[in-house]
Amino acid sequence: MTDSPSGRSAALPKAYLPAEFETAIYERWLTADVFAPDGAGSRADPSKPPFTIVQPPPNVTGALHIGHALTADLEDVMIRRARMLRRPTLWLPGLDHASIGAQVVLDKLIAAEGESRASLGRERYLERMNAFVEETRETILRQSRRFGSSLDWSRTRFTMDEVSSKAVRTAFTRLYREDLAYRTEALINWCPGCRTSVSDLEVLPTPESGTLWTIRYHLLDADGRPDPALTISVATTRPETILGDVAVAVHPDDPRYAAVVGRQVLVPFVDRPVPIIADAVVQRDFGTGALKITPAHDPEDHATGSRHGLAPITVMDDDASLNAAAGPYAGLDRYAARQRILADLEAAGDLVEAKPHEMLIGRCQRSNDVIEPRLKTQWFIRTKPLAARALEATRTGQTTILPGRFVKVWEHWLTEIRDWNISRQLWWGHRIPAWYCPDGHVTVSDQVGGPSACEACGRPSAELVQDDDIFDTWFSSGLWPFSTLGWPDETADLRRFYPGTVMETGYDIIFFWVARMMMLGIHFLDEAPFETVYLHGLVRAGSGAKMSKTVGNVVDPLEAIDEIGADALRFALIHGISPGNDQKFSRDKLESARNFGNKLWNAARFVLGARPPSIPADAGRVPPDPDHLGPSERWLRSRMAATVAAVDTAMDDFAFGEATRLLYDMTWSAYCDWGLEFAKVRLSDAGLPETDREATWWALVEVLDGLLRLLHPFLPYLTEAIWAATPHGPDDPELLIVADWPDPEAWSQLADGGSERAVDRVRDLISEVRNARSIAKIVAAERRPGDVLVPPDLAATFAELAPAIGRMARLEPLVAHTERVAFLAAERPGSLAVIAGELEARIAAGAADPAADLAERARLERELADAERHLAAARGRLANEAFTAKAPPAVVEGARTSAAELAEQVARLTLRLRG
RNA sequence: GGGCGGUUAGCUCAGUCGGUCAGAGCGCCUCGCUUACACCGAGGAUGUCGGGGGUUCGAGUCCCUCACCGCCCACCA
Repeated sequence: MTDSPSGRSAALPKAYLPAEFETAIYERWLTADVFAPDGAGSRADPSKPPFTIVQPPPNVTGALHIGHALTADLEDVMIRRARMLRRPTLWLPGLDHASIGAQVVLDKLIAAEGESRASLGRERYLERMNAFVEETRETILRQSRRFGSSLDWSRTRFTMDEVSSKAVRTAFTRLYREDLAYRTEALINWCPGCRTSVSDLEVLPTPESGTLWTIRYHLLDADGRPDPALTISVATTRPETILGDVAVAVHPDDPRYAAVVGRQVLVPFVDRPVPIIADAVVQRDFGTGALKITPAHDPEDHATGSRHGLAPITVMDDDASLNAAAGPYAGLDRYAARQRILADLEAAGDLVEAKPHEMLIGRCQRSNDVIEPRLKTQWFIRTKPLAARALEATRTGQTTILPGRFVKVWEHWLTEIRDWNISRQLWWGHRIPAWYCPDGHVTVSDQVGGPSACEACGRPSAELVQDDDIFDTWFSSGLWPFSTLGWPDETADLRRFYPGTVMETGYDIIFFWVARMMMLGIHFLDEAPFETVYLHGLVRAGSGAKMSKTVGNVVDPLEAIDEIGADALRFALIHGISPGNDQKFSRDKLESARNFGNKLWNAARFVLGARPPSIPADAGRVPPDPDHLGPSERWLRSRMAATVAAVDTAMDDFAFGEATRLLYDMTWSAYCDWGLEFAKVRLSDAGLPETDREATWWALVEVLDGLLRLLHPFLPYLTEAIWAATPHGPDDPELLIVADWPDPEAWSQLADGGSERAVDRVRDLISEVRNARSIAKIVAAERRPGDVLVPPDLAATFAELAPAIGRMARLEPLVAHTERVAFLAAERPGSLAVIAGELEARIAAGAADPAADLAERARLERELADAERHLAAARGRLANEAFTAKAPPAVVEGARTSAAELAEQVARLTLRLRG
C-alpha cells in the first residue's frame, strides 16, 4: 500500500490486492491503537455515551465458520460507525470454553490416539484439554483479525479465566443464599453417550417411525393371584420400562375401566403388584385408554406418580443398560432388553398388538443419542422470578428486541419457563462450588479454596467433599456481559460500560444465551445488560440447506478471504440481508461484492489521476467553490446528500442490507456511471476556466471522501487503502478508521432539487438517444450530428452540459434549438427521432436501414401504447369523484401533473408516428 | 397441537406510512477493448407480486381464508 506518511493524492496501484493490503492495514490500526475506547489513536469524545457491543464468544473448539464471520462483520460495522461518531466504543473479544462441545471434540481426538476419558482420568484429561484449547484459542483470535474485526485486544477474555471463575462462584453462591439455586432429585434429561444431563433446550425432538405395542397386564384376584381371565391392556412405545412400572392409569370418567379402578395388576417379569389408578392425564381415545406409569423414566409419569404418592423405581443405569431392579433383564442394553421383553411377552401370549407409530424422540443436540429421562440429584436454578424481571425489561422498553417478531417467542418462552438444570457430569468447565459433609449437609462457598468448615455442623474442610459436577456452559455465558467487565468487583469498566448498548447474535441462541444474560444481568446488577437485542438470520448454503461439514456444502470464511479478500466477504454477507431473516450464501455474492470493491478502487484511481495540474499533489482537501460547479456536480452532491441521510438512518435502524444497497447504487450508478462521466468532459475541457476544472475535481474528491467514510464499516481495508491516497481536510486524522462519520445535517446543505431534476432530464435524453442508436444498430463509437429541442427552462443547464451530452450520446456536432419551428426546419430525411419527456432529439441519418427504421417505429408504438394506458388510468382516477374527494390533495395533485405530462407525451408521439 | 417466517423476473432477494414500486444483483440476448475499471461500458427482454375472498377512491403492502416450503415451541403413552 501507499505508505507515505502524508499520503495525499498519491497514485493508487493498478489493482487492489487483498493479500498485500489487509495485513499491513490491520497492523497500522493496531499500531495506532484505535480499537480500545481510550486507545492512544482513538478520537473518542469522552462526553459522548459509550457504545458497547456484547459479542457471543466463539467456542474454543475449533475454527470459525461463516456464521461467525457474519456475526463479526455485523458487529464490526456497528462498532466502526460508532467509533466514527466519536463515541467511546467497547467491543471485547472472548472465547467460550463450551464444556460439552469441547469434550465431544477432544474425546474424538484422543480416541484416535487410543485413549479415552476413562483411560486418562480427570486430571490428565483436563491437562490435555488445556493444551488443546491453547492451540485453538490462537487460531480463533487470528481468524478474528483476518475478518477485520476491530476488537479491543487488550481486553480479551475467556469464560474459564480467573475473573470469570470468580464471577461464576459468586453468582452461584448468591443465588443459593437467595434460594434461587437449589439441589434436588428430579427427572433430568440424560444423555447416555455424553454421560451427562443436558438442559431441555439441548434435547432435540426428532421424528421417528416407531411401534406402539399393546400389552396385557393381569389383574390380581382377591387372593393376590393373577387372574388369567381378567386383564387390562396398555399401549406403550417403550416396553423395556415395564419393569419400572408402579401403576396403570385410566381416565376417571372412562366407563370401560370404572370397575377396575383401585384393583391391583401384576407387572410382568418382576411380579410386582401395582394399583390401577384414575387420573385425568390419560387420553381416553389414545391406544387402549390405559396407560402404564413409570415415574423414573418418563416426565409425565413422574408427575402422575407424585400425584398419587407412588415411589419411582429406576431400572436403568447411566449407560442406559438395565440395572438390578430389572430382574432377569439386568445388564442388557435398553434396546436389547426391549427385544427380549417383547419376545417374552409374545411367548406368554400377552403381546396383543404391534402397530407402526410416528413419534418424536428426544435426541442429544451434541451426540444424537436418544435422551433418557432419569432421576438424579442435581442443582437447579429457580427461573420464574428471574424470568419475570426479564419480561418486565422488554415490556417496559428498557430492552428492545429486533426484529420485533421475536418478542412473541421471547414472551412465550419466558412465561412458560421451567427451572434450569445446571449440573453437568462433565470435567471441562466450572466445578460447582458446593461441598457435602458426611452428614449430608451442603455448604456453598465462593472462596477459591472452598469453605473452611461445614456450614451446618462445623466439620472441618478436610471432611468435606466437593460436588463432582460442573456448571452448564451457558451459566458462565449468562454472566458474560458483566463478568467481562470485572464483576463482582466494582470496577471502573463495569461502571462505565454496563449496561451495554447492543447485543448482537443469531436468533438460534435467543433462549440459550440472550434470555440467560437478561435474567442474570438484571438479577445481579438491577439493570438489563443491553438496550437492544439485534438478532440476525442464519447463513445457509446456496441450496437453502443448513451448511454442514459432513454434507460438504460449507463456505469456509478463511478460504474466501484468502481468495477474494475480507472486504468482499464482509460485503457479500451483509449486502441485501434483512434482520432476522436467513440468507443463502453463494460464490456469486462473493464475486459481486469483489466487483463492487474493484469498481470503487478504479473510480478512486481515476479521480486521483484526474487532478488538474493547477492543484498541487499534496494539497489539503477543500470544499469545491460552488460558483464554479456545473449542473452535474450539483446533481452529484445533491444525490450524495440524500444518500448520506438515508444511510445514516438505515444504520440507526439496523438495516445494514439497506445501507449497502444505497451505497452500492450511489457509488456505481450515480458516482461512476454519471458523475465521473460528466466530470470527465469538464475536466478535459481546456475552454473552461481553471477554477471551474478545480471546483469540479474537488467536488469529485468531496463525494468520494464521503463515500469512503460511509463505506468504511463495510469495506474497512479497501476504503482505508484508498483514503491513504486521497487529500485530507485539516481536521482529518491519519487513518480513516477514526475519521468522522459524515454529518447528514451538513450534507443536507448541498441538497439541490432543481439541479437534480434538470440533470435527470438530461440523463433521460442521453439514455433515449443511446437506446435509439442501439436499436438502429448505429455503431457505438460513431459520431453523428444531432439536433435537440430544449424547453426554455432547461436551456441554461443544457448549454452547460452540451459538451458532455455530445460526448455521452455521441451526438457531434450537437445543435440545440429552443424553438420548435427551428428544430423542425432543421430536419433532414432519414433522421432518427428521439423523445425523452419534453426533450426531443434527432440523430442525423446514416446509411439507410429499413429494418432499423421499422424497429424504431415499433418501439415508439410500444411507448405510445404505454403512455396511453397510463394516461387512461390517470384520467380514470381523476374522473372518479371518490378519488378526488377522499385522496390526500398531494396525491390528487400528483395525478393531475402526471396526467398532463402523459397527455403531452401522447401528443408528441402521435405527431411523430402519424404526422 | 400452538406460534413464527417465507412464497415478487430464469436464480438470489429488496420493497418503510396503502398513493410513479413493478425494483436490484446475478444470469440471458445485442453491441462495444471510448486513455478508472472486461471484476468493464451501452442497450434490451423477462412478472396474474402463491390461490381465493374482503376492506378502500386506490392493495406485493391491511384483514380473512386456503395451499406449499422452512423454522421455533409443546407431556398423547
